[in-house]
Amino acid sequence: MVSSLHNSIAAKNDYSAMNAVTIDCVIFGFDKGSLEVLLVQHAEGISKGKWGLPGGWINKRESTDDAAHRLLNELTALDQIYLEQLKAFGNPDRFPLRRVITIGYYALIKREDYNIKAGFTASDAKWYKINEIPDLIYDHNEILAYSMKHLRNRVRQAPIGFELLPEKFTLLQLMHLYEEILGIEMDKSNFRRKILHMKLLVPLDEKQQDVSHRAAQLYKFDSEIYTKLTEKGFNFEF
Amino acid sequence: MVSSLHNSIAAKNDYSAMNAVTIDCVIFGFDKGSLEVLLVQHAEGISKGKWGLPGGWINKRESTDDAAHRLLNELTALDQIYLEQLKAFGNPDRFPLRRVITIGYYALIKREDYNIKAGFTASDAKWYKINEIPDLIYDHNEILAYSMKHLRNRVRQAPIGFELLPEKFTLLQLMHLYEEILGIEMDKSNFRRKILHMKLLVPLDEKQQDVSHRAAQLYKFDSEIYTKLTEKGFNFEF
DNA sequence: TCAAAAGTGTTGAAGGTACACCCATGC
DNA sequence: GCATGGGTGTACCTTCAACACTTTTGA
Repeated sequence: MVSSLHNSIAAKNDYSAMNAVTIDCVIFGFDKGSLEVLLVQHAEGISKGKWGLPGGWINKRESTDDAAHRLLNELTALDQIYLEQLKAFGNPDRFPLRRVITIGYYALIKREDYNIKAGFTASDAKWYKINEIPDLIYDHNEILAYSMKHLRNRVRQAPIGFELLPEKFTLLQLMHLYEEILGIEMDKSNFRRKILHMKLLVPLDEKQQDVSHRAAQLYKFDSEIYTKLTEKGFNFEF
Repeated sequence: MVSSLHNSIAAKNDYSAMNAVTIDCVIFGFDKGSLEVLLVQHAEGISKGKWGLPGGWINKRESTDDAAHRLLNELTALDQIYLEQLKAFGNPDRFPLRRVITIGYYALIKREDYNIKAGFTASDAKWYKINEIPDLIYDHNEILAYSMKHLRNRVRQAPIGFELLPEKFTLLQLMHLYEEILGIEMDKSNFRRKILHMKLLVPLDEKQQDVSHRAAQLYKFDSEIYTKLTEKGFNFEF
């Protein structure tokens, strides 16, 4: 019975979405010292008007990773995004109408690169500060909480924080990002020493412009050195 | 179309397995200094005779976590097992006959508690040393490799290694477990100091019996202290 | 000249590494 | 008495946390 059921789906359309599994994406951004998440407002169905994580169906011939990239690109028009699977969320009653398992992904994007896609307006898609998240549809608050926990762990293992910053940044910006994600205060002197000691940052021939205080050195992230360090294994505790 | 398809499934049997998602479990054990994985031999279908990870279907009314526990219990007759989701594996061609996504889980069990379930014999279910794994069905080698990587990371963050050892163990046994999982050599003197300093171990009024060398102190793991430490946050680097 | 952030220097405490060495037990 | 693993002690070195201090810049 199971395989004849399958055949009827496959016969209909090889590219049709699978009907029991969805993708949901937690998209993090960092703006003016705050960690934010991109939420979308549902326009139809039982959840009309409520906010939730952007997501969608998986096509028959694409991997779940590809599906997540496609959905993200449809929403933000961004390519080459840092994207990783969180895990599958499979409570039997998470979706009220029928049994649907969702696979959670989380993405880190540079806010300077981001533009809301044509088709979305400010009323459909909006950045929410991480501690001002409203009630979301289904189990999306749970998915978001899990991704927050995961981000806090990940950020201590690998320098993924850079994915949230512009190409050029100052050491203090980087430190404030870590403070915001981890929810702790840091000592700038110790942070400088530690991060510079890792040799992952390349100082640029540029300084901050138009600030009402001493202009800070700008740095960029050196992904070549990162790759070498990753092979040897390193850790990133703060 | 999607929802009418769904209704026909639900009408048939509320407890029927979902047909597009499976569970696969990587079950780790530790025996005589070697890290091992429990594999099962497939008795029918296109993969007859080949070895693979134990797994199965998800019932309509159980969560994916519950499904994993049920499958594990059916295989090993063990309850109360350390079990965690790895992630979903969703390549479109991972299963040759049709599109099936699988959710990987990994479990750590105490070999002393384990008995192969009635219905399974030594030829159906077998422990394989971690570096003697044969070619497995589908993408199971990939799932196993991923779980190995995950275990190496996890073991550095939390004392889950204890799940693989008997109730009572010696410090050297514990150290050898870490050495085996992480693939490194350690200094016993430094290991002792470090692990005892964490206060996670409780010395028992017992020593090893019948060994041809000085009998070692036996310890047990104190889960109460672990809980307290977890709340405060601690790390477990070696 | 003041406020604000950039950036430097120092010190004591804690923890890690690498060893050398002694202890108990069975064969 | 010797092989084997259990267990202790220590000296050196690195890293970390805390905090005081100096520098640069715009308003």
